[in-house]
Amino acid sequence: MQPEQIKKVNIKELARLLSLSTATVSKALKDSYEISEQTKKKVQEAALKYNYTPNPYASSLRKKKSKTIAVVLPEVDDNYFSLAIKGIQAIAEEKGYHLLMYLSHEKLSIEKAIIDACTSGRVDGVLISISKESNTASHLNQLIAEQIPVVFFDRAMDVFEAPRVITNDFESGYYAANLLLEKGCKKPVFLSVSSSLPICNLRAEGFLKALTDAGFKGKANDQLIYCDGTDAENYAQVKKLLKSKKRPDAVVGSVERLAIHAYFACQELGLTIPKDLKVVAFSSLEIAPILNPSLSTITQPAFETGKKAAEILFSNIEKPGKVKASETFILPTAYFERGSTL
Amino acid sequence: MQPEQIKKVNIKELARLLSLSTATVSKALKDSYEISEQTKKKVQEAALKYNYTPNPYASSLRKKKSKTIAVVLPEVDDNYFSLAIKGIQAIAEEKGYHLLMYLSHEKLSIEKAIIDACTSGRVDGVLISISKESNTASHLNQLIAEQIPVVFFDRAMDVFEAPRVITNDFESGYYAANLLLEKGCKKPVFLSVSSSLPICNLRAEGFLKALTDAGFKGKANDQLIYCDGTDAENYAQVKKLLKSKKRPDAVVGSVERLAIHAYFACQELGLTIPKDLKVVAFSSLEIAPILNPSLSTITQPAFETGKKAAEILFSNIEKPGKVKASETFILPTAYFERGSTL
DNA sequence: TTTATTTACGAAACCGTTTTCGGAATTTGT
DNA sequence: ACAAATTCCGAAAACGGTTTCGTAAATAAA
Repeated sequence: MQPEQIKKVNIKELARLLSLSTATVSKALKDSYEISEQTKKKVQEAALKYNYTPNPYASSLRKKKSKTIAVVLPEVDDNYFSLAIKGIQAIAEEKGYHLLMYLSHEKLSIEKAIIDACTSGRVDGVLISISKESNTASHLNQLIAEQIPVVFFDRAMDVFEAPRVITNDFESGYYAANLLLEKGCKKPVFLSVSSSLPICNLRAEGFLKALTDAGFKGKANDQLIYCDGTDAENYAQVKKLLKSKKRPDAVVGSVERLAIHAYFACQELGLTIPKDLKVVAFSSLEIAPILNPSLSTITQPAFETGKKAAEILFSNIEKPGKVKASETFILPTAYFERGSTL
Repeated sequence: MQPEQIKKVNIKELARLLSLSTATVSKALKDSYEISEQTKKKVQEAALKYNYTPNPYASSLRKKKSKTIAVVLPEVDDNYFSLAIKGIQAIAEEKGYHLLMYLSHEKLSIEKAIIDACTSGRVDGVLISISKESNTASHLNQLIAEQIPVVFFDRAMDVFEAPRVITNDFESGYYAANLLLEKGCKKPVFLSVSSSLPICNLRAEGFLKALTDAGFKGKANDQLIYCDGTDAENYAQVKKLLKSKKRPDAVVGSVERLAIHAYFACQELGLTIPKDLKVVAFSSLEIAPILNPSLSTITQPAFETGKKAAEILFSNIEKPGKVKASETFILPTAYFERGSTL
């Protein structure tokens, strides 16, 4: 095969081929009123023929718009986050934006580096679900300094003002606890994935409130356990808990993974769900119904959360300040009672 | 709060502040030998102080390198793909590259548009897992025309020469069938997600070969069913199959989702796995052991596939032609026999 | 017919970097 | 002391577009 010398044409060469100026070509391609219909047609045909595609970065440089947004999240191999991304992507695609994906791996240091990379024009906006370690917002201030809109989804930060879309976490936690209490549980425990994430804390607070309302007197640190280590550490911790003499008779997983840990631990320890342990999880796992036993979930609208967050972001990109930084969007969760709480 | 006028400094202003030229500043920042240690230090300190970050697109434009790669895949809310992305991201992060994520939603037309967006300098390389509809490679030719390295992962294209990393699909299909035959299955069926994807076809061929070797005489189209519609359509199809009078006594899901469909269908139809139907799936589902019943899987090394593909891509970005287009990397699958085939 | 207006295009500046190349100042060699 | 080499820096030209602004020609208004 002949190595085709398809010299990529840029606007300059295209202009030369047409005996026009680059200015005219540029304007013709974006259907400017300054150009006659006749030349517009010629230019557009030639562009097609020579397969001209404008260099996006040259264009970004001049227009100071990148048509790109960043989504930064802790992990991607997670049911919730991959659904959220899907929602974000749906809107981005609709708007013709490109999507840069970054993972913080739950590290603040990495998150900082990521935000750094988002500045200086790389992106027009940022969607972020913060890491467990993110207790300071200093890195995010760079973004407001450069007027780059930010929207939180799921994991937001209290100390930084930006629109956020979350779920009714307190109520959901309250609901989960009550459900377990109704089933006669005496020692329910909330497995929190973080002591710093507001979303987790709200869920935990709701849970504890329900216990208090029901007259429980136990110490909070018996009812609330932080599993904020690595996956392996968390699993070990859950397993240890279920093996200890103060084994709970029910757990609420603040995230899907913790509930899964409980399932595996029970399997390994020979405990039976729901007889020995009832389980509820904040989760959007589609296959919850076919787990053994089927898992009761407080289902978060992951896809919709992503969509909504993206919509807000674009709204603020197109019209800065349209959605106020103080606004919070609460999407409702849904409760599905299944085999793990029978 | 005072609206801080943090005027973002660019290299020009930084140079002015230092009474130096932009050339000197630029060189100082990248530790050029042309600049004295003294000025280097001054410049670097000033850059830090004024929080200077080079505009990435200006830099890309001049250097003709974007430090960005694209990963294009059919869907993201899929266990396999999200793990693959994780692997890709790990390498990209290590190399200091940015990751543009695109979804084709199994549409060739969208895939074409995506590839189009990847040209003209937007990315330095492309990792792709093609859509079900992708039966032509014309869109990918644009990439070779612009010398943009491409690497396939998982779903490769026969008619386009690029390095690919896949699994030992034929053998795995063969293995899956044999396992079912050993269990005494008389009517095993392969559920293929596509009639065009080589990866699927290989798995199917291995499966059929095992049947032939075992002396099966049935028509291939009774043993091989294409579920290449939407999710809902596929589910309906699987359900219909399991309800029909020629209901199979075992199915092999060419992808995770099809096996999940079978689980749900059985649940709805009152069929019991593995008694009424045995199930094996090509899958990398971590929670396969806690399904009801636990799912026998041919586990694909999703994470490693992503990593390997990314490594090859960077190898070809850094040294064009390093990995030949004809090379195929085969990563081994692992078989886990669980409750669904007992 | 003269003047005012509109139409259609091009020259050139600009976006923020990087890189080449030239040259002044300093150091080294003899 | 003078030539040669080295060190260190800046002017200017890219990179590939977009946008402003000026203007010649065509048309409309008087």
